[in-house]
Amino acid sequence: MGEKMISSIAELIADRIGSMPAGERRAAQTLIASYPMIGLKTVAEFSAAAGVSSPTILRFVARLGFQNYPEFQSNLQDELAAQLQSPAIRTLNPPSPGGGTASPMLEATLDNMRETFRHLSDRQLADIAARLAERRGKTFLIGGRFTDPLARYMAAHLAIVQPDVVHLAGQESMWRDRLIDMGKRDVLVIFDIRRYQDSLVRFAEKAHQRGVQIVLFTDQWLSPIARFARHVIAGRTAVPSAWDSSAALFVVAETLIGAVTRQLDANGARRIREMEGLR
Amino acid sequence: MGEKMISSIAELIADRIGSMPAGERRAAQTLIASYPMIGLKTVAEFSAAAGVSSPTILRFVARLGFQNYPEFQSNLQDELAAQLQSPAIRTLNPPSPGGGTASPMLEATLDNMRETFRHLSDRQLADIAARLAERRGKTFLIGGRFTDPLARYMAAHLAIVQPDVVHLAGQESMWRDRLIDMGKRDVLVIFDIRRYQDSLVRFAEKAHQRGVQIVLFTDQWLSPIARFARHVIAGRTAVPSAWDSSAALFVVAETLIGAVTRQLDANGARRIREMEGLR
DNA sequence: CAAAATACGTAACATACGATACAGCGCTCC
DNA sequence: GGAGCGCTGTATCGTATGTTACGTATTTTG
Repeated sequence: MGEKMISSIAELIADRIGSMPAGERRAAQTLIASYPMIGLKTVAEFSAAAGVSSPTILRFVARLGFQNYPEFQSNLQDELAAQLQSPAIRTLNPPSPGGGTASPMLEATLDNMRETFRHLSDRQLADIAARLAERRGKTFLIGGRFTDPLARYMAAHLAIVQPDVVHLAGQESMWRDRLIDMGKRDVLVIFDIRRYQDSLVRFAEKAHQRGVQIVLFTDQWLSPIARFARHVIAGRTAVPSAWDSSAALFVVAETLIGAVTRQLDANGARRIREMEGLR
Repeated sequence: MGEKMISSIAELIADRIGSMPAGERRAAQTLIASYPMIGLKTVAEFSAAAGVSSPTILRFVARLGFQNYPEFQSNLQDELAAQLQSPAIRTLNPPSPGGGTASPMLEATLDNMRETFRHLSDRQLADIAARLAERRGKTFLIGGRFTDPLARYMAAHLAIVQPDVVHLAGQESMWRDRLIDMGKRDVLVIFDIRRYQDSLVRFAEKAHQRGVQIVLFTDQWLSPIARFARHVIAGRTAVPSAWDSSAALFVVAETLIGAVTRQLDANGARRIREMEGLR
């Protein structure tokens, strides 16, 4: 068939957004971002939200094929009404004619997360959070080639709610020397998924020998570092892509960040406020 | 407490419909019958549907406690928005077959991802992937305080499948000077969620002026950088935590990485194998 | 049953909303 | 580097929309 099935205005926009001038594209993006609410408001409000002028909004709806703004709004309303009638089938992004959500990548990722958390007890999470929250020693974080950003992400947050959080960055020679600062009161958070990096394994081993408590984020096949780790978080990484996915580990990291923050709330809240003041 | 809990206009109507005159009651019943759609239309249409006159409709909304008709409509819209935003009551997400996960954090994150992708068309993703894959110029990536790790993560992967991928790290003064290398053949991927960082906005503006194509990862309230962006990805960030979640954006990033890799497969595969050999 | 009070619709009004004409600007293509 | 085109915002206009005043109908009450 020559034409595509366009059943919603959102699809219509997605179809034509490529061939729109900058201003109208901003209008389109603004509408999609909070679809479809902004489209139900007046042209003035719409234009203000998108940061463009009123005529641009009107040209935008005209390009979509509507004679005037009210007609555009009517269609949006009809669409909404249809959705409300059948709460079951939310068809903004249609279930992809053929079954399954349009993005198998998304589905796989969601599954990974559910699986990851299924094998992860609340108890375990709480224990790790408690360990990270008790301020006896320092917290070091490090990751592998692709997972180091996760270590950074976690460090960026933890460093705000407590002192002595350090992300080990840069060359191997750089952080290897930091071992000398690490002792049995300290915690080392390591991210390592396959291909497990030798340098990280060696580093973990050394740290372990010094009595450092290791929290390991790895994949379901477990990095060799698991041998030395006090806590192991095994996330699912398989997705229909050339790469492995770190998304499940990312979510676990965020969950931990949240839990630690909550535990430190009494002291941490003041600390956060203090920091705000320093800007 | 003396007052009842009134959380929706529908309840408000049910509460007062007993003390309404005949005409206004017809208005109320008409609204309830197709709640809330007819209330979003004009007074004239509403009155026609209810078989009463316009002033009766206005007296009806006045009795509900609204100053004027637009105010009444705004409240209806807010109510709708709240309903649409929270797929919370989405009974279709099985409570994890085999034991309900008690983690509200996980549930919220999963919802965020579904919502994010609902507002993200395959087309848009494909467009962005194509832009990133076509090797006309360089690809720059940068992020804000908490999102910079996402930029790193993406850069780490893209740099493997294609040349000229650079992550802008370090001090503002460092990457500000890199502007001089950037031109209209280049792409700049920016991560910026609220509190949006002034430095990033300024940087984006300058880059935009130089004709750089900007791909923006932001939250649903859209960073001001959206003004300059060619492509905007609006991810949901709300979770029951002291922090916002970047997990949805992370998944989008991974999806894009996968898409770009697939597109470059012909050439990219050889490049990857070559790299393997270099170890 | 009469008289008053309330409810309702018709019609005129004012506002704010969408639409349009036009000029300035940047971009592309010679 | 210059000419042409397309995009965007400002200012203006017409009109649809919400609002109000007033007269008529309907119900309520003494």
